[in-house]
Amino acid sequence: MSEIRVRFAPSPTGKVHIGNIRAAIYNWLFARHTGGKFLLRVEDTDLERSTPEAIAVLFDCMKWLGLDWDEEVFYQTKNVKRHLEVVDQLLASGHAYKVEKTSRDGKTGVVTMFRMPKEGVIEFDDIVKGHMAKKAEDIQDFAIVRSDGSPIFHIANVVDDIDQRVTHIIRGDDHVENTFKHICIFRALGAEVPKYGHLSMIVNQQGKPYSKRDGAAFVGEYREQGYLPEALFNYLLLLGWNPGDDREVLTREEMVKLFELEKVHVTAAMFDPKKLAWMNGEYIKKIPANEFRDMMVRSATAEGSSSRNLGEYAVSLRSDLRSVSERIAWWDYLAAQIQVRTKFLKDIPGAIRCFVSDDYPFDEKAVEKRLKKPGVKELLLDLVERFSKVEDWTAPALEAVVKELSQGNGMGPWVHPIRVAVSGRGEGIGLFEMLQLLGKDTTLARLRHAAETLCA
RNA sequence: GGCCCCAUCGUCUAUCGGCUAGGACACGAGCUUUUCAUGCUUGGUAGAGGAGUUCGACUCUCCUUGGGGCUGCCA
Repeated sequence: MSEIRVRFAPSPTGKVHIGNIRAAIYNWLFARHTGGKFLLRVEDTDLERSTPEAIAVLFDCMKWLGLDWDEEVFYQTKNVKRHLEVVDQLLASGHAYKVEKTSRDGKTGVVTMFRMPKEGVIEFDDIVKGHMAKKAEDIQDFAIVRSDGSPIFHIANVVDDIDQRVTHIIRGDDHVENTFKHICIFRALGAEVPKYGHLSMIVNQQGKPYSKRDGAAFVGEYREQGYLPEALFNYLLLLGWNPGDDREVLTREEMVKLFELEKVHVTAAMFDPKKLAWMNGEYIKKIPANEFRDMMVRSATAEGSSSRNLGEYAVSLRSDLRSVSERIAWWDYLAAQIQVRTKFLKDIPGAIRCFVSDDYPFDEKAVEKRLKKPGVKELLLDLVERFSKVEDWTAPALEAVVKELSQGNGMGPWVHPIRVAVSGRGEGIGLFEMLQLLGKDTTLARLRHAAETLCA
């Protein structure tokens, strides 16, 4: 048994569709599981769209998802000479012939056709779909060279697979019909027919192929929206495969160890953004605390905070924190509060804005609901009074103050206005933790400011 | 139209003839007596329909229905 070799063969268009990248993931996992090679072939025959930029986007997406390939990238356009040599071979052996045809758009020219067998059954055992068979007579002869002399997908694809010594072709379901044709080309050339595995499509809520009309359809969009590559990878893998037990969140090692093409589903899978979002949250929770903290610090500077010395973990609102360790502790505390609440990385800047800058937006609805009510102004000013007497500025001490005010009833009437006054939002981390992080000066200043300018 | 493929909760799925049909997401309720989130407890919802094989069928066979794919000088 020779070495297993699989390939991912996208045509670079500048965007990588999630269905396509799932095929890449399955190929990659199959190769890594079996100890084979995962090859990358760029089918760049569409010169208009296959720009260097588009190819760079493709590489970028693959690297982002950790899909590393073996050997040199194979460019289809560099093999055109071989494609045409093989066509001559087929012409000579009678497996192909030239004929004048008129295309759909009315152009007439001479194309080279592949001659299909006229009888018999073409069959193969698909690793995911099982035994497949089709009568040769049900398949028409098909073009392999255009009238302008350029090779067509069918011949280019097969020749490249022969040249790259591909042993297993794992690709989308939409290629099953082509497979019957391709098998005939392999045979006509006396080449060994590779094994096939056809993957079902990812569909939308209507059961139609998932497209950009249904939401984010390209890898780049998920990246921009703050999805973690591990989460997208894991989710896409689960769409049509499972490890055989109840595990869903898997490490890359587990995936490689457990992945089996035979267990991939035949049925189309519906894309569920909600579950992907959940999965993303799971992966965000798994980020090591110090790593998450550093990500937060970075996004804080991007958000216009006045802290400019990243290395020292500056905390712009807390000049009282003198030592580096105090500041790191401050960030660690904030990070711990934020991490469990984060579903998308892109939400982080908004969530920490009020902690790193006095210039934070106020949510109009929250202001309306919590501050523009009679008595709130007096309530806030009273709190300023009481809080200013607090020496030990910690969450428990601050909570004790409000608890006393509420006299055993709910703390809601105090908590909500305070939250909106100091953070501008109706939601966020625990209120008293929030006040502790902001510090006494900032808290009192913001409460006063809100009472005077925002209340009714 | 022709050919090929498919069919378990709303969704992703487990089940390889014995099922009180399990899990996850989503949804509902409750608790953790400040929001949100996390966490925990808990609830409901599934085998398209019809024949057959069998002691027994979600699992095997056939038909019907429904869905998808392909049917280019696209890939």
